[in-house]
Formats: sequence, C-alpha cells, structure tokens
Amino acid sequence: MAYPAELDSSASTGIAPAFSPLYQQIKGLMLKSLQAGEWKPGESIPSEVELAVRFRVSQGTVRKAIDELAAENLLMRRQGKGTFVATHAEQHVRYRFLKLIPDDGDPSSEGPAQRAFIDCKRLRAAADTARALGLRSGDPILQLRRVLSFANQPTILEDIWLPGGPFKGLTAERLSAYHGPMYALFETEFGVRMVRAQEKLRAVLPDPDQSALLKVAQNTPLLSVERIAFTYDDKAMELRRGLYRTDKHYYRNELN
Amino acid sequence: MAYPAELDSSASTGIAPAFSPLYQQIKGLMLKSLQAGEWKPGESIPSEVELAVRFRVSQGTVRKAIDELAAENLLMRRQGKGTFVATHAEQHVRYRFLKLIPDDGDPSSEGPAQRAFIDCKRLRAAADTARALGLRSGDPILQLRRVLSFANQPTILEDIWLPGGPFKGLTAERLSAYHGPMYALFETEFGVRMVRAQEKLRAVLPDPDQSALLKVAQNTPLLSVERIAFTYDDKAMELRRGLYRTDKHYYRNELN
DNA sequence: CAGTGGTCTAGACCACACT
DNA sequence: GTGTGGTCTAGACCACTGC
Repeated sequence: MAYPAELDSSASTGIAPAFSPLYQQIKGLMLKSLQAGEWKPGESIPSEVELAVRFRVSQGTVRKAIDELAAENLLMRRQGKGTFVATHAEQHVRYRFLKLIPDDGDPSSEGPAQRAFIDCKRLRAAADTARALGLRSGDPILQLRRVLSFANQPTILEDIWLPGGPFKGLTAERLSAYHGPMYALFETEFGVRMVRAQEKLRAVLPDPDQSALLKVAQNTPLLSVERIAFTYDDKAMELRRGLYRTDKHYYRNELN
Repeated sequence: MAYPAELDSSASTGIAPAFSPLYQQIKGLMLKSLQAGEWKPGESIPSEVELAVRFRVSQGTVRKAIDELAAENLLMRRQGKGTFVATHAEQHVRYRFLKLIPDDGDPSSEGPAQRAFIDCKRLRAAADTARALGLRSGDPILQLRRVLSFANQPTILEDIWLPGGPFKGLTAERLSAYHGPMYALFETEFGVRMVRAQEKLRAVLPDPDQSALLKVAQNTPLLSVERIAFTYDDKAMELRRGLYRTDKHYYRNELN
C-alpha cells in the first residue's frame, strides 16, 4: 500500500511554479482513485486517518480535500459511519438533475415518472452532436428518445445522445427493464458517473412530431432544455434535449 | 469593544439541547452584524485575529465561520487584503442573478443593457403578491415595469413588486438616474441587500401588451421567469416576473 | 466498547498586497 | 516590513454509529 508520493516538490518545472497547496494535490489524487474506479459509487472510501497515513499528510489536510469533494457532491460524509462515493441511485438524491417540479411544489405527490422509450438507435454523429460530445463527425453514437409522464400525462420528451464507445451494449430493453434513474444505470452498467451538467433553456414551439408525442397543440409553448452532462474528468458524456410541458409544472432554480 | 458573549452554554434550555458548534454560533453573530449594518456592502470586516479576540475563540473557529459565509456569497475573501462584505455593485459580480446569455456565449459582446422604465406606481398589494412578499393584502407596495434591451433589441420585460415600507422614496427618476445594477441601488439607498433568490421558469405566450412592448408576434414563445429575492434574514423583499426572449439568448444553468 | 467523522485549539510558516 | 488571508500540523476532545 505504499504510495507513489508524487506530491509537488515544486521544483524542477522551471516555468510557472504555480503554487498548489497540499490539500489540492491530495484532492487530485483522490479524484484519480474515483475516476479509476478504485472507489465505486455507493461504497465507502478509506477513513481520514488511513488516507492521512497513505498520503503522508496530516488528517486535517486530508479533511480539507474531502471537504471540497463533498462540496462538489462527489463524496458524501456521514458522521460516525464514514465517507461514501456519491451515487445517483440513492433515494434522496434521485433526479438530482431534474428541476421540473409540480405546481403544488411536492415532487412526491404524483409518484414516480412513467417512462416510455420511443426509440433507440445507433448511428454516426452529426457535426454539432459530435462537437458537443467531444467526438469527430461520423463517430458512432447512440440516440435515444423517450417520454416521461406524470400522473398519466406526457410531460417530458427527451432526445438523448451518448458516445458509442463507453455505452457499448446499451439497448432499449435494458433501459426499459431498469427501474430507477438512468444515471444510476450508467454507473452500475457502464462505469460512467455523471458529476456535473450545464443546461441551456429556451421557450419554443414543438414541431408536429413533438406535439403529437406530448399530446399538446402545436401552438403550445414548451420549455426546451439542452443539457450536456460531464463525468469526473470533465469529459462530456451525454447530450440531451428535453421538451418540458410547463402548464402543470415549473422549472425551479435557486440563485445564490 | 466587549462583546455579549452570548455563546450557547448549551444548558438551561431543557428541551432539545440541539448541539450547535461554536463556529455556527459565531457565524450567527456575524450574520447579525451584517444584517444590522455594522459591516456594509463593499467594506472590509475586522481581520480574523481581531474577530477571534472579540468572540473569544481561536482564529480557526472564526475562519470556519467566515468560510461558510463566503461560500454563501455573503463575504468575499481576498488574500493579503482582507475579508469584504459582498455587494452587487462590483464589476465582476454584476448581474449575478441574471442568467440570460447571448447565443455567442460572451455576455460582454453586446455591451451593457439599455434600460427603459415604463411604469412606477404605488398601490395596495393583491392577495397573491402580498403572500409572496410576506405582507397582508392591501399593504402598500411599489410596482415597476421596465424593458431591458440588448444590442438595441427589446429582450426582457420585467414587472417588479417591492414592499412599500423598506423602499419608501423610490421613484422612476431615481431608478433612471442610477447607472448600474438595480440591486446595487437597493444596497446603497435602502440598505436592502439581496442575498439569495429562487426562480420558477415556464414557457408562455405573451398577452397583447407584452408582445407590443417586446416587439414580438403574439405567437412567439417566451421564457417566463418568476423570481422571489431574499435578504440576510431570509425575508422575501422582491417579487419579479420577467419575460425573456430566447431567440438570440438562452437561460444558462449549472447543475452540480 | 471501538471506530468514524466533527469541532476546537495553538502555533508555525507561506503567499499576497500595500507602503 | 507589516498585516492580511491561506496552509499545515499535532493533539485533545465531542458526537454519532454499530457491535
């Protein structure tokens, strides 16, 4: 269990010493362990004292590294139990990235979403899709389309694009068979953990296909939500275009 | 400079001891100082060592309190200079709550917004407005309407409701004369600092008035953004309904 | 009880800004 | 140089969990 101890001696680089605190370097090493799958979603990581020994620093320094990773929702601390790798499979963080809330404000009032997969095909990336995912035009990708219904009303229409490589073997059947958040399945089946995402929102009108699938009139304004989701290494691993009905729901955002 | 030292002795309450760490209590005291205006936006607060002496705790404990306040954007730390009360008047935090970004992604490309105040009247709060602001129906409130234009194109139509009491003396003239973010004026002129806000987003169609003011067709889908903004004590101090054009801009959101 | 994370302290030293 | 925030350490003790 000896460790490379590749901590920045801050010499020999010559140009741009760029002071990096110890705890940042520890954080980087821990990120590597997460990324490499040494610590898997839902599992506990070694205790603070163990890590302090391993990295040859004080417990306080390890602590500060963990603090930051916890603040970024990569780790979860539980007093008395340990520190755990965050996961999309837990009850109370499910749908962490879904900000659409029913008007009454209680997400549990309408029960879980009903999901219907309309489509799942493999094809070659178009230019814009490729760019968004950091691929090259023509690279193999996977395209999904699904409808989410709440209280038996179609509410969300989503088109999803995934890079073909990491998601080899993903089929409509496996998606339909899986109960729980899609990102939880990505974690367990493909080792892809979505860590962070950015969304671009617009108000749009649906095209005929879309209005039919959502069962709304064509002049119904809908919320367009384009999401790019990133993994540990800040690599884009999913492009998603959602169309949200907002007559009985709203998109909630907190500003700080 | 003696201090009340009203730190939780954690006795005598009887029911629910509810352990509260020292740094949380310090944080609470500092919040009071902010709220009371002892430390004003833009100014520096006492140094960590001074505060440690004042509160009779170690510097590390003060530090942790400040850390949390800084994480909530109430304070700003600047190494070598000091810790400052956050403000909406600074260049690099201007429009912190405005998430509408031009399609090219560069908020500075189109220069500052042109503002035009359409309306400013005092009236009595309707039931729903009153509830949102924590007032009673009929309480005096102030209603504003303005249009923000980017690159000479009307882009945002906003209706704003403010409680009459704290904003006594606010007029259309003062608003028009002031150059800079509206929230910065609130800070300097009325001692109201907006700290946090929540927004509800929907896709809607404009009514005739709205479409005329934004110079768009009536069947143009628009992004409706309803915001409630809060001050230090988590008291709602502003209700704002915005209509955003999203043909050349998008609403950007980061998910963590 | 032992093991975990959480708090608090005191002191040394570093990086940065101003003068 | 002085004063500020930032890092790192070592140790003591507290709160929570589960055996």
